[in-house]
Amino acid sequence: MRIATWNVNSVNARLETVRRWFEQEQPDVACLQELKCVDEKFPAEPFERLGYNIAVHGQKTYNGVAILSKTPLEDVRRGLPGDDGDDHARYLEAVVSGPTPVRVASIYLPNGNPIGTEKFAYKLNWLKRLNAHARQLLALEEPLAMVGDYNVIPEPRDAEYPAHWTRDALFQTESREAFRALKWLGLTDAFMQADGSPGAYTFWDYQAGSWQRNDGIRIDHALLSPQAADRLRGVAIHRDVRSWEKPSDHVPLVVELEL
DNA sequence: ATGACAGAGATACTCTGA
Repeated sequence: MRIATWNVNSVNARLETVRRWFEQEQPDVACLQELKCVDEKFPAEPFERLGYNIAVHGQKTYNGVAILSKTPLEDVRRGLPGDDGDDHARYLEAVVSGPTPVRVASIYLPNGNPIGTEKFAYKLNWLKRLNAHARQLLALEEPLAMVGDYNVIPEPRDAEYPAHWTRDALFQTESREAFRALKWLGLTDAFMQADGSPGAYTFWDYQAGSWQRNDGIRIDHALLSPQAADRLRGVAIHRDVRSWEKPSDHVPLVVELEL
């Protein structure tokens, strides 16, 4: 089973690019982030035509996450527990049905810039809530894939130019510590486990020729429970998609589980 | 030190992203 995660930066502005990738790759499951539309505006039809069941947690203009699956989705949860006042659509969870069901979460973690503001505090609080929820899910002892745009550069090796990010929320000590804390719960970073080669990035800014200079960072991650990590067979970052016409600034990350 | 891109939705002297 192949599970993909991709921050598409507006699913409607990106529709042709995303549809083309789905047609080529036909992932069993795909988690999308930054839909930038409400549920009713999600372009379901082209994906249903490719055989997908769809769960959407959308929002006007900002955020928005989805899970698409070739098999039916069950036990859908919208929003991260722990703050009823949080109205950002950044978390969606569902169980992908099949002989071995897999719980999948589509995550769009707050950016948190600029540091020292409310936004950075929101990011750290969100990470704390994600940690608490991950702890609950791990207690279920089932195959679990928490995938998405974590907006965290875990280590200097995950940036071509680490010095560019020293004052950025994505690379702050607190952000990196919180990401490590998730892993210490018992989650495996699928890319590091199955590949780990340096220079593997998932994001290049639109600005300042970042793509041309390969000024990339690895901020999209797939964290697996032990029961999913046992079945990890491989991982791929679809780097070439960044050179397509009208690209997202993120590229797809695909995890293969033997199920 | 600043801007550079891109998208949404506004019609802005904006907000957000990373």
